[in-house]
Amino acid sequence: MKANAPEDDGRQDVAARLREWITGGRFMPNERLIETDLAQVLNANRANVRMALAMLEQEGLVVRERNRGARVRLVSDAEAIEIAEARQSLEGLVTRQAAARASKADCATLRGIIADMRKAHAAADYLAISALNGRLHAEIQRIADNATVTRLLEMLRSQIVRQQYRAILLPGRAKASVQEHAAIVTAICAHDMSAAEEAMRRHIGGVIAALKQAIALKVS
Amino acid sequence: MKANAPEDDGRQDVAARLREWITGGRFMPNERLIETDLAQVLNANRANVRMALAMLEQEGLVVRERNRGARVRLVSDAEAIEIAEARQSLEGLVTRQAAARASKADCATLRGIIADMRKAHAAADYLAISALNGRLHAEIQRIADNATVTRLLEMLRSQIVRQQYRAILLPGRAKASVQEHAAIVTAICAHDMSAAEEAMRRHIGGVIAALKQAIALKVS
DNA sequence: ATCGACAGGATTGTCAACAATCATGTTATC
DNA sequence: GATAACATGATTGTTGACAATCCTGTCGAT
Repeated sequence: MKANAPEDDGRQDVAARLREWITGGRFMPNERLIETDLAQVLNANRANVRMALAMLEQEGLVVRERNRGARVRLVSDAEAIEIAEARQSLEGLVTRQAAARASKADCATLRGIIADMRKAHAAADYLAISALNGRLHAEIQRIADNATVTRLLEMLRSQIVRQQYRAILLPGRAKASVQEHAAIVTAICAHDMSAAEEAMRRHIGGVIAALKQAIALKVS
Repeated sequence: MKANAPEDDGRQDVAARLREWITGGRFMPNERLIETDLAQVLNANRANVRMALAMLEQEGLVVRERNRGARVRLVSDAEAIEIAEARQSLEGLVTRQAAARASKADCATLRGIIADMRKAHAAADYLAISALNGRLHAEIQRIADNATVTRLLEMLRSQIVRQQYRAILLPGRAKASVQEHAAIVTAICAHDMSAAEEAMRRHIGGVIAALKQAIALKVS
């Protein structure tokens, strides 16, 4: 009997929880991540926290300086665009592959998500739209069944979740987003690989344009 | 006075050296990586080796199982193709960006590499071709000046350096490779972004085709 | 008042010992 | 002879203590 807290782990999913906390906005960008404190809060030992920080550094979520500890990485506006462009490229690829592999059932699922999106948009529920957005992209990745690209996209996404919110809130962006997603699903279900890739590239192109606009407007 | 080996470090570039050793073929795929042994050979302590292994796991070079230690990750043929396809996508992107940014001096450098490649090809020096190949891609990434994509490409490359050798040795592949590279450089120097991206995609498409052929022939 | 040396605290880096777990080979039993 | 319980060695996981480094605020000299 060594456990003292209700949730006991001892494993290294310390990294998983830290990742959630960072992407979830529990820490501010540039906030210091002190090993001892994290160990206490996460109910883990310092060695595991240390390893988790090293892993998150590889993922680009954290920066570490020798003898100075770790901080939440602040991604600059320029980097956010770089990341979004990389995402555009890779999302295009998975979408193409999804178009090649999608089954009838897959298409039904995708169409269901689009329908829910339309409802959410009609209700002006931006939080729901954002969630469905994530669901749709995740579903496309699942259909494409490409672990390599999925992993890369997950890395990129975790670095800019915060910036994404800036873009979707611009006037008119939500409506355009729904239409773009609908086009993607249509192309996937028609098994038109090139059209699907192009539709996805156009969609993320829209996101990038919105992001640039938000940056220009200094919207936080 | 604590150093006993000519090269002393104490830092965490333990990861860097391990990475080189793995990608350089010093360890076989699936070979066990025993922490104590590595600590001795690398002249580091076990904690650092442990962290390095965690980082390399994030990079996909190593797999770790709880209580069973780490092994060099064996990438299957299917994964190798997935990785190459992801590379195709991202290399296309950086090449496009390089075409937008290349200066006169950059073009001179690129053309120099192509000239060297032609010489190496004439001399049937496949090792030199392979090295110049790497130099060219690195140069393009430097010109594009996109840290995000460069990092992703570095990850992908490290996972398949070994497989790359299988492809370049196929009859006729070296010659085609040189021509493809020349087309890429021409497009970059003409600042034709779309042509550059397309040329790069075609090039890596060739690599993928060669890889598939090598796999089909069961060439190791 | 400003600047530099310096002390104190906070935090990270290193190390060794111990505990827990897995892999392997041995022996007893049927 | 085959199989299962068991003992043994090898390796990983965990913990705590200590050393090294950085940051901050204070004190003294000019």
